[in-house]
Amino acid sequence: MTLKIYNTITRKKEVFQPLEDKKVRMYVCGPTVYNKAHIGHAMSAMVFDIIRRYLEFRGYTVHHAMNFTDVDDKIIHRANELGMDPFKLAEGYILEFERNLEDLNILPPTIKPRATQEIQTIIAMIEDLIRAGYAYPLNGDVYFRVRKDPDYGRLSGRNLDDMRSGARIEVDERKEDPLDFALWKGAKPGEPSWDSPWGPGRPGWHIECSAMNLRHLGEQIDIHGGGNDLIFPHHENEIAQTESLTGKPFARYWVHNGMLQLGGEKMSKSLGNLVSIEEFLSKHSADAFRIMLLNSSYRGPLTYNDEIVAQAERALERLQSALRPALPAAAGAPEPALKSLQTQMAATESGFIEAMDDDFNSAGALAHLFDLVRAVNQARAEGATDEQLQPPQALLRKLCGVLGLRLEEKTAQGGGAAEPFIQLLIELRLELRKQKLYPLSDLVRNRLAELGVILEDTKDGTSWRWQ
RNA sequence: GGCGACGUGGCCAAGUGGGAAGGCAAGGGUCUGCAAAACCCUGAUCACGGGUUCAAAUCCCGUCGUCGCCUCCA
Repeated sequence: MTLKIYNTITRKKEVFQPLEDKKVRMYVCGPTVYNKAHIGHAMSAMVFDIIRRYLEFRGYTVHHAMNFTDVDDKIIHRANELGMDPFKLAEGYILEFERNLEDLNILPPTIKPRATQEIQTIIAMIEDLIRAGYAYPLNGDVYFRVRKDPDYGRLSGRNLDDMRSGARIEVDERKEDPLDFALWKGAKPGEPSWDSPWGPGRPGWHIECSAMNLRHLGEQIDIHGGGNDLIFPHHENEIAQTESLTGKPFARYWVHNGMLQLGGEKMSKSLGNLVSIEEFLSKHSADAFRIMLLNSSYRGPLTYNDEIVAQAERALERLQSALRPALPAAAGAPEPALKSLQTQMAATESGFIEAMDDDFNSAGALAHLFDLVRAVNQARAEGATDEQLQPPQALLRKLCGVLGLRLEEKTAQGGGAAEPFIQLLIELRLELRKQKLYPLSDLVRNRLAELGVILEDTKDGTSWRWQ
């Protein structure tokens, strides 16, 4: 079995073969921190979290870098609006985003570089690019010379002349070509800046990623990821900068996630149709968000609305249903039932791997997990004991863990202090039922339900769980 | 206008040449005092029109529709 990944640059699924055996260098573009992060950012981070977890499951060591763009026009504007120091503003949003990721059960990247911490690398790269003729200074700015790069446009499937005719580009007459992009931006009065051979200024957007990759992961990496809105111009420009300098292919696999849609449009800061991560998590669980993603292809657009979230939450409950304990009077499942449970376990694990190996087909992988859920529930209904249910339940937990699902049981806010009293009420209700005082026994059940305790009667007794 | 992706049952969605997965919702049944859960059962001319093939959801051409990028964007 081999892992295949869809590569944006070739537009094909390719067998995954990292530069170094069993070691993966992965760089994912993180956010520009000038505002609260929304669930579109969460989607991108989570997609690559799933990819990372699966690679680790398949035996790779993953060096995972995610950057923060912590200096740029929008940060400066916003800081000015608020009368704040731009670096403080950025720092605050970085810390908030890191908390968001933790709440979403997204593993922290191995390294989290920031643009402002790479200034020396950036300046050195720009100097080299100028020396090699790929860049030119202009009144305190430095621009990349796209015409000098014959491969420019390869990732996004464009060519310079097509773009020129139709593009709505603000023409800066001083630039050699309208598509030349800034490597270094000279500072206007009052803007944060660093000294450079071209005067005080700050890095352009694209160069920071090239610099961070070069410094932290090396000249070549295995996976470069981000949202598909970054393909052009951001990733195209990264390739131009890095490859012009190193003469080597930059990333082996370009991986892009689709956009989260809200109200039929891409969720984005500029459109204002946002749901913040905080807002989502105040109403729903991290697992529900993850199920939503897992149930569709990471490359396609994902529609977000209340119905989709509700479906994800129900699907999550179904996964959890398999983890419930044996029936109170379980006497052991018959041999054929145990046999088919065994068979399903093997089928689930191989099906899961086969699906995930096919460009992280998580929806297919989930389907196999649901097959296991059914098998476990069947076995339980046929009287399987906790001991008999343990191996398939452990497998389910393991594979869900690979996808980053926690499957936490809901528990009471105040710990287990309420449990003896719940048991007491259950005993009391049992007496009421024996005496056929059903209105009273139903009252107990209904009132407990209002408090978040679900009672379920079976032939052999009553079980309960937190809702 | 240029480049690209997509259109599968009420909803989400896998499947890219030969049996149309899975989840949600719905209906019926088992169990139950009732309920819930679980279990069993039920459903698709794969956007439309041509073509290639013994065989097409899957390949080719066209039409319609949705979305993304081409400007900051995950």
